[in-house]
Amino acid sequence: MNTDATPTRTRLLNAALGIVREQGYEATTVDELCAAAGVSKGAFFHHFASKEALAVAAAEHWNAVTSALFANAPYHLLDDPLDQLVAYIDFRAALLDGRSIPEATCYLGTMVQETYGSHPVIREACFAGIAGHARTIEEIIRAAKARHAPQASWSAEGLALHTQAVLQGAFVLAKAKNDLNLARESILHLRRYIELLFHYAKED
Amino acid sequence: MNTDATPTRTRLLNAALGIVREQGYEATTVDELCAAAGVSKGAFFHHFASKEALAVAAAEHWNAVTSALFANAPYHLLDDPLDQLVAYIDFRAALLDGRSIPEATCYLGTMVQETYGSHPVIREACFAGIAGHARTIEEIIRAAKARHAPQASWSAEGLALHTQAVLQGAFVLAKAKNDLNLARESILHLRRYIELLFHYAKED
DNA sequence: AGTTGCGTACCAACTGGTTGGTATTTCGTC
DNA sequence: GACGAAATACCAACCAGTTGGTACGCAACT
Repeated sequence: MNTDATPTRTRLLNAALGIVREQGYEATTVDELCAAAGVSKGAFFHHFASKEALAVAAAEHWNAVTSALFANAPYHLLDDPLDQLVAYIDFRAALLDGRSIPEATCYLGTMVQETYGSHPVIREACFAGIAGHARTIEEIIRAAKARHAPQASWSAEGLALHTQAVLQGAFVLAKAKNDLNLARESILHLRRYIELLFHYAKED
Repeated sequence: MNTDATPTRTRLLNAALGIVREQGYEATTVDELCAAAGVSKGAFFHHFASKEALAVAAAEHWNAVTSALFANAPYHLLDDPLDQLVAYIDFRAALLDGRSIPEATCYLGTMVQETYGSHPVIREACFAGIAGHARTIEEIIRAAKARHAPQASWSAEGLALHTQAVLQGAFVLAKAKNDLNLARESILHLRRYIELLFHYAKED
């Protein structure tokens, strides 16, 4: 086994991202994770003190993977921060294309609903990840607000968190209907909200 | 035991609504449910064929409880459907007051994330509940649209589902931060979106 | 160069406790 | 005494985590 070049630890983290998004945290067994990573149980507990510790490490891994994805996304190239914001939302919608539901949805949002009470460590890792990503959007919103709506009563921080809430909610509905199109439509509503907030002229 | 007047079956259903919203479906054990309901395990399996069957029955129970709550809510008394819609959103925000996170959040949305792949029966029950409630909002939106924005490009159905997505997402974020105020803020953004869509004049 | 010592990575088998579910018995009421 | 509701006792399967051990690289010492 382990003919793959990626180190065992990373293989387990990636397996966690996949299986937990499919089944949730509690329903995912350590044996399943080991099997998916092609690794023995001894190796698992060599790298991670507990299943909970893996979940936390996987959250950090998720943050690393997704921040790289967003850092290289095209919306940063636009000049106007408002254009960037709208392009970010379109980018989030585009991320659904050609993906299955577990592939398209968020590892953090999936886990936090079932762990927020019983596993505070996981909950905090989830919030840190979501809030961290929101902060990058907050900066874009802050710049857009300064240029286009300096008098607006809403805060950049609140709107940034709201964008994440809409995305998470879109994932919940998509899973309930087993259909990602539901998520697409909610993201479109989010886009329209931003446009209305900024009196943004649609070009399409 | 069982000095309570409510029948065993209902006690188990109510216990499920509480504990599952706290811990999620998989982390909730049958023994826990029995203990919370003050009922033996034999009684549990006398009333429900399986844990999964209880979850589905509890979803229907949740629908019954919440539809009664919304049916009696004050927003129905308003004349203008747009006023009703805005009042509905305010009502949803008011439902957070004085409640803990498990009390304030949605049984269906909590469960569906971890069961949508492995328990299709539960997933369908969750979607049926959410979609059913959305349909009542859809009617209000349809009337409001006919009166105030007949030309609008969005559909009543889509917007109704979006309102539910925002609420579900607000719950996810609130759980992640362990703070219901996050949900309040997102619901406020949803209110503003509706106002902007309808060019609704704020009176407050 | 050989080998000794040691830390890291990994493995297969096992354990103690828990879980959903069952078999059987008892209770309550018509 | 019949019949459904509820209690007790129990089981096989499963789970997170442990154990005791192997393989291997690397450095130090001879």
